[in-house]
Amino acid sequence: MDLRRLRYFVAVAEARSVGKAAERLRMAQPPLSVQIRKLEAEVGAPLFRRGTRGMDLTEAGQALLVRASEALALAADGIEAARAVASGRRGRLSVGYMFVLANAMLPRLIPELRRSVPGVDLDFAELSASTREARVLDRSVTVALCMPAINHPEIQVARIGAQRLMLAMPTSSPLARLSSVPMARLHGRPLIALPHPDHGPASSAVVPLLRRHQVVMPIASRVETVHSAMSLVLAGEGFAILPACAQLGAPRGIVFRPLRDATDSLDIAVCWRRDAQSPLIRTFLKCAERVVAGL
Amino acid sequence: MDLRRLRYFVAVAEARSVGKAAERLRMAQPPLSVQIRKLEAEVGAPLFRRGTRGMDLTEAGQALLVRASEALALAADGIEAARAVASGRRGRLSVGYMFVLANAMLPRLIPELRRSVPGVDLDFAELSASTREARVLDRSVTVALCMPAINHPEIQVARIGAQRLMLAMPTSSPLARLSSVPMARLHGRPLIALPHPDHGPASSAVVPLLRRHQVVMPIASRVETVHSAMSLVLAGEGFAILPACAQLGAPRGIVFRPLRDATDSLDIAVCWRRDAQSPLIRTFLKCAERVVAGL
DNA sequence: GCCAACCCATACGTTTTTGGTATGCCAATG
DNA sequence: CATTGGCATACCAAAAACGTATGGGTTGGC
Repeated sequence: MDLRRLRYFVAVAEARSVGKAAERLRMAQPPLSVQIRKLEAEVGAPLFRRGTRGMDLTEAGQALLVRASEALALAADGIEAARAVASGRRGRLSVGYMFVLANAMLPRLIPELRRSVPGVDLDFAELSASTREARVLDRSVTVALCMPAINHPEIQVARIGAQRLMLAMPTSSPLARLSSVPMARLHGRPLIALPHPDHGPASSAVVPLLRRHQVVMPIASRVETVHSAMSLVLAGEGFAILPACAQLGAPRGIVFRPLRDATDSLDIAVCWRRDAQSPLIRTFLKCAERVVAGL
Repeated sequence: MDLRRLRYFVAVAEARSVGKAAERLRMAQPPLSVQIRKLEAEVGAPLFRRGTRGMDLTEAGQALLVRASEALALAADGIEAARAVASGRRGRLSVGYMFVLANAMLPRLIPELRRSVPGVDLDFAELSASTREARVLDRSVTVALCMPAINHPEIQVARIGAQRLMLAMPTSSPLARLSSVPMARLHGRPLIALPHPDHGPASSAVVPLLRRHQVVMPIASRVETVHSAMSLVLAGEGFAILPACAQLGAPRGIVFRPLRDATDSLDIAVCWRRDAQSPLIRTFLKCAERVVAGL
């Protein structure tokens, strides 16, 4: 059973005439007549009553007509839907994000996305440092907002901004009275350390920073997430060196201060599978860049 | 866009491999590969990700898959529905009946039909003597249960039975005491006359019957329907000569008696358009015959 | 009552499309 | 490094569809 036959059939049924339908289909009348008869042979029953003034559907023809029209529309819709998905006008976008970026970015990113790609189903998921790479690779998220970027040959990275590192401490700390904290004042103070997912147990940016300034901070605790770090800071367990945007998720009782004479920063990056390159991802990237630009 | 392409596409998507799908479709792998690429060209975007271990749908491919499967199913269902209608397993049957037959036949005919053609939408309409022919011709009823048959070149008739003519009179009439009424006793009594739809104003069977027995009955009233006739009989306006089955619709106060030495009867017939010949009508005919046989 | 017009069906040659076979290319695997 | 598994390409043969020419039946006008 061929879709063209059904298309012809619908045309003839609507025109109630082979000749008229042939004209509308821009083809000759005889081949159309032949196709209709082939369809009837396939069904095994007449679909039209041939009158002297054209053709008229039989009951069997009417039964076929409704379904054939629907099938035609569905097939056309399928092609169109595939195009829309390929072009990024429709589809599904699963956005992974790391907690540090959530408070700074999501409130502006989500409306921006809904505006930019209104036909797309959006879905958001927090990523942990340890699983984010796997979530991108197995496509359970389409794109990931990361800090810092994922480093993997199959994953493509676009750096869309950076956040200065700041010192996080309890409001009660004596250092909190300074508007910015000299690196030297950190020497000897306890550090709440975050692992870096790629390069071992300590944050990739913090370790070189301390080394460069010849500051030694004993590691008071190792934690997995930024909010664990902030909890421990609030509890007075030590100091954390965190990207500026973490302030927005910080509980009362914690203050952030810039580090004097240290401009080190962590990259904000969008990461996705290299083979999933698509217009939708490009659009997402644009949105994320706009949001970061407004921070 | 061709339905075969969509079928191929679905097969490849389900098999997640061109080779496997080709096997299932009993064709060689290369032409299938070509068809898939043609479909992708038509859509304007890749539908599969080619990996080293087979093919995998892209998001656009997934969007197409759901609709393509549905379209396929609908097309197949359409063909099947047309066959079902043509074979009489499904469809619509509009049954017209004349009032005289309603009480005798419908209570047994309707369940019989529902059992015989469970997939068919049944619909019943009472026919008047004056419009029944037009209702068959314009297809507003598919078949008509008539008494007597319609006489028209475009209408086919199947006689399925007959009903003896009987005398209908008020219970109070002196003739009601007889178990059967000799024709001669009718002479001079008032007649409630029914028109015959084809042959003028008087019932085609009653006029010859009276003439043959040389009985003259003055016409007290002319009525259009059997129940009008019975109303007038009940009112004492006169006698009616009606088919036996009319008894079942008769109100209290009317009795029917056979006519002694007169076996005249009226035909029960099924009538339908000659060009609407169908298995469904044949099935209907069988049912109607069975019902009449059990009267 | 015959002829013209209309419409669908059939026949046949041409073109387009599709399927098969042979083969190439690439990546993963042992 | 060779082998295997899987998709893509090339080329040829077969099938299907389209167009032109034509037949046949019915309607409607003169």
